[in-house]
Amino acid sequence: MPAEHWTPPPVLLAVDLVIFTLRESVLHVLLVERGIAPFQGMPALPGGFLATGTEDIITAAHRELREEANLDATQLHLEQLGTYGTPGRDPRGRVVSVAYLAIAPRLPEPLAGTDAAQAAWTPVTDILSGRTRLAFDHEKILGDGLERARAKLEHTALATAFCAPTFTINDLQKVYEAVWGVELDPRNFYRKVQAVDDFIIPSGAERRAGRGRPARLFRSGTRTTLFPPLVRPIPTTAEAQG
Amino acid sequence: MPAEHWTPPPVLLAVDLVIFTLRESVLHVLLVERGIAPFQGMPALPGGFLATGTEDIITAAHRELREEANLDATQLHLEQLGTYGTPGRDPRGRVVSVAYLAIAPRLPEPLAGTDAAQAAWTPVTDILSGRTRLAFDHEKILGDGLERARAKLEHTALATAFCAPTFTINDLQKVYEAVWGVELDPRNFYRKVQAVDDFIIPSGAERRAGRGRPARLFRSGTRTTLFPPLVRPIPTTAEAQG
DNA sequence: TCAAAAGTGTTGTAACTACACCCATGA
DNA sequence: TCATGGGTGTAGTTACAACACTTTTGA
Repeated sequence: MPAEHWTPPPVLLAVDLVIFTLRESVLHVLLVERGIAPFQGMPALPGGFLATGTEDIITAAHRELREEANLDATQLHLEQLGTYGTPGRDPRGRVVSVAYLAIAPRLPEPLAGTDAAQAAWTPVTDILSGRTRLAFDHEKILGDGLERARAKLEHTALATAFCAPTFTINDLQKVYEAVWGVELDPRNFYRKVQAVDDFIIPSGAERRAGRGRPARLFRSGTRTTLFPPLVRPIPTTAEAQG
Repeated sequence: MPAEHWTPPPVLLAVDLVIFTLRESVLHVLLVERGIAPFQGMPALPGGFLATGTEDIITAAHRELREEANLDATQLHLEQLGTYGTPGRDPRGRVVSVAYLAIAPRLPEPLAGTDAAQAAWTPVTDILSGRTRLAFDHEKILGDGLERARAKLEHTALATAFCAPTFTINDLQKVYEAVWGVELDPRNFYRKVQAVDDFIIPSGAERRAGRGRPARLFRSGTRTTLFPPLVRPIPTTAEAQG
């Protein structure tokens, strides 16, 4: 181990954001097109370096979210996903990146930041299938974020955050199906979610959508952790959704 | 956002280690007594700065584990726990620490490193009860590590790593009870662990321990994720074990 | 023969899957 | 009246807690 007056090597600290939303019942992730080298022109997760030496890491995450997704992030569910610091992951030098996971209902169209030539919602399947490749190790980060989001749906009331203020049980089911990448039995789902105490509460109103019986509308309850949990089906073979 | 030739502020990157082991069926964590300021003389989690600008983070964690616990870490279960970077958490400057969780069977007595005046296994309850206070934000890190370890016992075959190469089902039960801080029904535990396919396999031998019927000895199977999981009892009130 | 620890059987319940079935609506 | 989606009933299954019970040993 180093002695007395040795000083440790400094690193550059960045944050990367995995921001999921649902559009037309399809899971999308926010990507930016890199405006500068390295990986110029390639899609990447939004993110950036700490702005000052005293900025908190999660504050930096919120700031990037605001800058790149045009979203006031203070009210948003944001959680640390992991830290990625393999030497050589960024050709500019030793960059260690703390990844955060953000999940939200239908978000506004993103706003391009200075480092982001262009920002867009991209279906997650595009990346999983290899059709879209990401800069740096961002495919790995996205994969970890997706797995975390899937697990969170099982044990938390997160799914309601994807929905409008009032929603039908079928709306909620579409959230689970989109994130998990599976099909669920609507009759069993109907009862399972209602069996969780204070997960969703009836608003009294109904929604008529063309033909078919009107669906009851619900709003989120106060419960945050689901008991019993909504266990996802065992991922048999390919887990790529759809 | 900063423009053109701005360079991001550097930070110092450290690793901290939450190393659990079991001694006499009591969960212990490895602590070092800080030999230098800040928090000189106070117990802390082992850890330290990156040695070089190109050292991988997990490599640094393994190195510190070897230096401070006198343990060849290459074979050890080690997983990233989280990153702690609140400004001001270290009075020396902007230090961001990546915490790792290590879990192992009965480990050798630790070896004091250069920065560690003294290293010792400490019962986790001593910290949870507030009897022992830790430097920096290490109590928070330890708490997160404990929660992670508890959750891992439910879904992975980690518990067998706490045991000797061959062990009885009661040995295994003591691991769960020590980490979870609860008492379990030995008859139900007996069958639950055996119901998991390839979790533990009989070695054929038995162990006689004073009075009572001899217990069959088992060794670890190849299974890493448990299905069905061994769900821990709902944490009712105080979660401090014992 | 008794205490102690290992191991087995059984009962009741919670949660679940699969699927048959009924209800309410718009075209 | 029929297709469509909302909602209910129910049978069979799995996992489990609780606890009575038998087995095998050392003292």
